[in-house]
Amino acid sequence: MKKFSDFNLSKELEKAITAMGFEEATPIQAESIPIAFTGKDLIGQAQTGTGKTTAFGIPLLENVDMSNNGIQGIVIAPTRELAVQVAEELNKIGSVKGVFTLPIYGGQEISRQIRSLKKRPQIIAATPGRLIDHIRRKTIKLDNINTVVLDEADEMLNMGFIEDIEAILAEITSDSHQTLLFSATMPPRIRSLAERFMDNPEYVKVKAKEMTVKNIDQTYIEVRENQKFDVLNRLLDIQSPELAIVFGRTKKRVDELVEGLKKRGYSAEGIHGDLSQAKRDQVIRQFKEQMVDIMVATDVAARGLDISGVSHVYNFDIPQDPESYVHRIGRTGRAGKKGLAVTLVTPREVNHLKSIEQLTKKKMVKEPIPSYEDVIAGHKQEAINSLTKIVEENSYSEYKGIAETLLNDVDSIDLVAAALKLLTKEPDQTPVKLTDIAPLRSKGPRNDRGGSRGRNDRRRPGGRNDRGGRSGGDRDRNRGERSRNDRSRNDRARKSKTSK
DNA sequence: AAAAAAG
Repeated sequence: MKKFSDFNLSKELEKAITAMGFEEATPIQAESIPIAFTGKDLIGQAQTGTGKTTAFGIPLLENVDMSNNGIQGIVIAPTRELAVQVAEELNKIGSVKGVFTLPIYGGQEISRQIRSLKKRPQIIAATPGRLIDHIRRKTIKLDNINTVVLDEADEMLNMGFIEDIEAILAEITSDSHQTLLFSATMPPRIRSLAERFMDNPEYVKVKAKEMTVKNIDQTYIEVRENQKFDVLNRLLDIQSPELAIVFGRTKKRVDELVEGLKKRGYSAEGIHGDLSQAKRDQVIRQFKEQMVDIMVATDVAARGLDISGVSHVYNFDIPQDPESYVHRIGRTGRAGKKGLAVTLVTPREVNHLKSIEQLTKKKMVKEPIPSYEDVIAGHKQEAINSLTKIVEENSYSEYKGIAETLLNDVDSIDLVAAALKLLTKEPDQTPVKLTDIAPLRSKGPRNDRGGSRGRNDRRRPGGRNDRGGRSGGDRDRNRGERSRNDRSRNDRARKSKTSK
């Protein structure tokens, strides 16, 4: 086990790291920090939650020359929240040295950012679009850059930012600078980017075993689409998570879930890309401060967000992309704590679940749909917990006199039982209907024929056989016959085309 | 197909 004290850090950084309570380095930190200190370019293959930010943050901050007041370090991240988080982390580690990191991202008033830039940050943590905007306006100059970090490079590729990244890297005019690239996977496009813009990089990989999510219990529940919301409510009641993230597959879905959860009395807020940046920032803040217990999110919050105390992740919708599953559940079980991830799966999605299991190399445990009785039991347990907690806190001296008088007339067991009954929540049955069901369904013109559509969907995996059928259909058409059968075959053929 | 990011 490597410790931070083994790295020969500058006094300032050592002090900050100790103050943050860091002692032992994670594997990615242990491997990449010494290499980065030699000044070489570095590719680190590691997922989020492995301590990546500190792994690149330490060399980045050490490289800052306090006598130079230009921007010397730049971190590029795929989402705005990530840029903010990286900046916060760097400000913590760099505080003693006096290094100022400014987050730069879209959706925020640009004039305000330009004003902040006048405070001369040494490091910028940015999303690609807004960074390019500033470079064009010449409000950010790249001629003093000595360290460039590409965070979550593969995700930036997936999101179509690769051209932006190339444009930014091409703008960096300082003769010699160090480039650190971090990515969970290494697709060819990222390799070629590295070849073009990096100088003989060293390659560091955190083994798959260390990136898996060992302190997260993973379960799934098979449910019908229209049961999902009630099942989620039951789970929330039974498990009463400290902080939970609920992932939905669309922005509309997230809005509806928030509305439904609020109707049922939960403290929930949503986050997705169509909300104003001010709202997004606010939700993250409230959730971090535990003013809000449940954050409902699209995959915007799947990656990298490090919020301590997230005890539960609920996949209200199974993620389409198995990679995304790993990232989503990685929001819990952080910093050595236990986490629980529950995925709701409709019967037709069970195969998809298996493909996720292949990636994680871990079987999810199937749980039954929790019963109404389980909910009642959960509520009772919660009442007991809150009562005993108050007893432990011993903060009720003003009631003791009344209690004694009461006990003269009422049996003590009756009294405690009554108190528990009073404390036990009634399960909320407010009707909530989600309209955004939008399963993977054909967009054929005859959407009203629900029954046959379902059948076709189930057959879709055998689509290859249908192709043979279609040539038969073609022959029929040549004969000028348009039977009902023919039409449905046609639908299927169209579908197998679109599914490619 | 959806999500993310520049207005």
